[in-house]
Amino acid sequence: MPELPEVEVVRLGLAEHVTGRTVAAVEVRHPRSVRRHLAGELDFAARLSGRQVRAARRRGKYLWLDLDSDGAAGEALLAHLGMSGQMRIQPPGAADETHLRVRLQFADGGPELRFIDQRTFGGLSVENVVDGLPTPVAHIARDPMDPHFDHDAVIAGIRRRRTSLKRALLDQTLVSGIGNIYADEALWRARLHGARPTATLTATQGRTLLTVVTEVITEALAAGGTSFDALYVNINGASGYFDRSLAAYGQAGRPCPRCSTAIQREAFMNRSSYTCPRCQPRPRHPHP
DNA sequence: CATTTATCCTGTAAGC
DNA sequence: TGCTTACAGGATAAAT
Repeated sequence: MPELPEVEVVRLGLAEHVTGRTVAAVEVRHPRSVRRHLAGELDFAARLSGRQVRAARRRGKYLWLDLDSDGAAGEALLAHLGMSGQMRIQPPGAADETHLRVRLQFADGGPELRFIDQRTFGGLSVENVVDGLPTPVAHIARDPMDPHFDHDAVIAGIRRRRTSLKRALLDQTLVSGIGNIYADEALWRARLHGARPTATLTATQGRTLLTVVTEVITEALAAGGTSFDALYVNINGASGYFDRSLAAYGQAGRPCPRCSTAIQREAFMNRSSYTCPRCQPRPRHPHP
């Protein structure tokens, strides 16, 4: 569910509220939420206890808290929010949320960190950090907010693929941070159809596409992210308001903000794609 | 090798 | 009202 802007909103909140604090106690309330910590939940808790949080970092949709030692080597608490994961900062003693999965208490006795996740597709684990990245993040491409993001290399990578444009945008090993919402919004802004074969993308169209990807992500971040319901909230439980700025995603039947043609919904990989049939005509030879 | 699909979960909304 | 079905912001193992 959360894409780059939503995860970045969470990261900013964690940077403010947990940096410099020392973990005192860890409570795992659902084993599935730490299933990626292969050594098990007891080891997960033991590894966190007594550790100080040094920084909150992110690549794409992955989020992690550096523990103790600065620099490239060390360990981090890695989080992926999956479809419904939340991080919340709550006063100790506040009522447990229905889907509270993991609780971290701190040595200062201050507000605790809670991982809440209805569908449990997300999870936490303690990972080794190599060259500045937790091991499971090594294969994730840089995201458009990364200062070293290389537009031309990504365009070349997209054109090298033998697939459709939207599938390429969603491939986190090509460019990270983009999910179903921002893929549709970017394709709409670029007036491109997601079924377009990647190989036919011109260099100019590629540059336009990455430019609008960056724009939509930046605007969504400024709005605090996109929330349709209480499933995405920041660490204080507040919703973002970028949903009011969506031109295509979830707008089936509503007029395209550019040409007033009704936005169309179509099936895509067990979910949906939203396009303007006039601004984004289907390619003559769509990728299957 | 690259690419596509099926699946992990729970809750909500729509349709009958 | 109740029951059934479709769908939801993601990633990945397994299949093609």
